[in-house]
Amino acid sequence: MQTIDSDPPIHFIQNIIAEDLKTGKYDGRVHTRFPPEPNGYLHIGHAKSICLNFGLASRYSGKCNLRFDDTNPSKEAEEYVRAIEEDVRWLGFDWDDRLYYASENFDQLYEFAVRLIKKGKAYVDALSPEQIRAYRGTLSEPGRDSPHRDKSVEENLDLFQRMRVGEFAEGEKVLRAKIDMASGNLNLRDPVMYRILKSPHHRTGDKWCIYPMYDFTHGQSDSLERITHSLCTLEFEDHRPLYDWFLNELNIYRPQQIEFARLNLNYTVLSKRKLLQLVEEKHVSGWSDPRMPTLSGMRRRGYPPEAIRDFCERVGVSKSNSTVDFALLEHCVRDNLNRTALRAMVVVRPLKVVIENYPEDHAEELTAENNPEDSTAGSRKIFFSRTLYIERDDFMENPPAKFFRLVPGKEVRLKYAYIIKCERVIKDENTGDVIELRCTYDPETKSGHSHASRKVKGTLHWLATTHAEPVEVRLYDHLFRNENPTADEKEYPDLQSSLNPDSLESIRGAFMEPFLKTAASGDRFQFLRMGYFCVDNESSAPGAPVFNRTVTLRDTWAKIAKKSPRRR
RNA sequence: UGGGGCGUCGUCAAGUGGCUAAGACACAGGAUUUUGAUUCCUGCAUUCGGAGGUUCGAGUCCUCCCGCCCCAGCCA
Repeated sequence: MQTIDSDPPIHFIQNIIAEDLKTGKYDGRVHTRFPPEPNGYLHIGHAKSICLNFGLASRYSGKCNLRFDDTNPSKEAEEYVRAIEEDVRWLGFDWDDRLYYASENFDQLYEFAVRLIKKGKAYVDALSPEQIRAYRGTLSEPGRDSPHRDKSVEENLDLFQRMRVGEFAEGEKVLRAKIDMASGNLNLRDPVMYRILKSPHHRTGDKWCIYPMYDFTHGQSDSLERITHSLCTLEFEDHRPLYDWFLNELNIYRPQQIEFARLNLNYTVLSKRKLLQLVEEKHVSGWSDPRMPTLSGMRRRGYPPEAIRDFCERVGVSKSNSTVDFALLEHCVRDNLNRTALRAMVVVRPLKVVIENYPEDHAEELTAENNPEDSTAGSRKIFFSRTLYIERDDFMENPPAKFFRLVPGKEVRLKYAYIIKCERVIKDENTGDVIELRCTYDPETKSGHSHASRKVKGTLHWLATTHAEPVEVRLYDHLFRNENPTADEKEYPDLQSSLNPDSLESIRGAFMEPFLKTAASGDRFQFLRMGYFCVDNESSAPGAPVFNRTVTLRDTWAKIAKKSPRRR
């Protein structure tokens, strides 16, 4: 179990719990739960709920259960159960032996239903789904009672029993609560409690052909688990009176439901339907595509779980619908990685440089820091030679003002090595493309030497051609081109048109420091001046890592360059 | 036009009638820097959706108005 970092901000739910603790409302207990439906993968929005529920339990020395709300076998699968468990654990939380399934309560729920029938509070309806909808009325008009509403208890008991043994077809009958067809709250207009579903369940197999609705399951499951604070999202606010009605009629333990606003993030979508669509229409490689806001996608992208927890803490908890800036998440990721990631030099788009006054066949050993932010991280050896690679973007023949990288006739420092000067530019005769730079170095400026005090404006990362290994790197960007992918229906009528065509750039011609060959799946690094990268856990092979860019470094130059567009 | 919620800085978000309306991200300047990174300073709401009212005093209380979100699955 993770420990709560520093001082988590206070929010309204904490205030409620603190008050309940003071008044002894639940004998000092705090017991929460995270209740996903196993019909999809967990995303960053779920992370907020997970951190809230597990975090609160941990903070108040309480408990938090993991419960699968698996009441709809036609949509749920074991695959999702496993993925969800893995993601919650990866995020850093542990439910000990408190793993539950709503389906474990099916017998109990059936008994609850029978109890309500006996009290005259539930009845079997034979209306079709269309008729039920018509009878329900509208937002501004009351509904009408079903003609089957006033059958006798005996008849309802008999019918419900026959539903259970499979005498009726799907859709032929349902069990409904008898509440109030004129209620302003639609949830109270005789909601369906049980429906016939002739599909096998991933946990209970063929035992049942009737399944309880979520609304008839969730509140009672919380009750049976003795949950004290049942946290859920805003849209369930109008379901609360219904849950309370069931609990009250059944006369069983009543947890306190508290609603909070779900997380929204710009430049992405967080609805299961849309995420599923991205996967099914193959706009991404799967649920764990590094561009997906799923926890498995973020894990593969290289986001540390600590950073996600930090983010969830920083976004706060309230009741107002809000959209958090993706930049906050990226800030949390950089903040963590800056402290923890080992540095390395990787040239993503290489440009060859020959140091004309450096001896041939000479390789010089230099020292590089593994992490300047961590004095215990140590250092490593890197090699310098007559031919080098530098980043193509670090050279400009006709630079704009304030460009302080390499330019013809000017100097620049190579990190941990020497100051070099660009003497000549060699171009391809046909295309005019720059293909090589001829430079000279100043032997007096070796890194670490006292005469190395001469200052130059720019410092570049580089690799000796003799000590560079080819590598594939994948550069990721936002999956969507606009802040709110679902807002502008005119400009972006469908998901497809709102996708960012440049969200993935795969580069095979990059070079890395040789030690990176042994990097293990999931290892994270800062490639100097390029960003944070993580060894892809799906396409890397032993000795041949593929790197995913987690996030770029903050880039002040890119901002300046963007403001005053210039040719290369 | 029914019911339930929400409106405090570009984005989140504290604030529970009384010192100058926290903090974070973003943004803008500046310092340090062999990563244009990091770090460090500085700036960034005379005003809390609007209008009235109560009060010595209101973002906080009252009234009216405006705007936004959710609900008419045998989904969760």
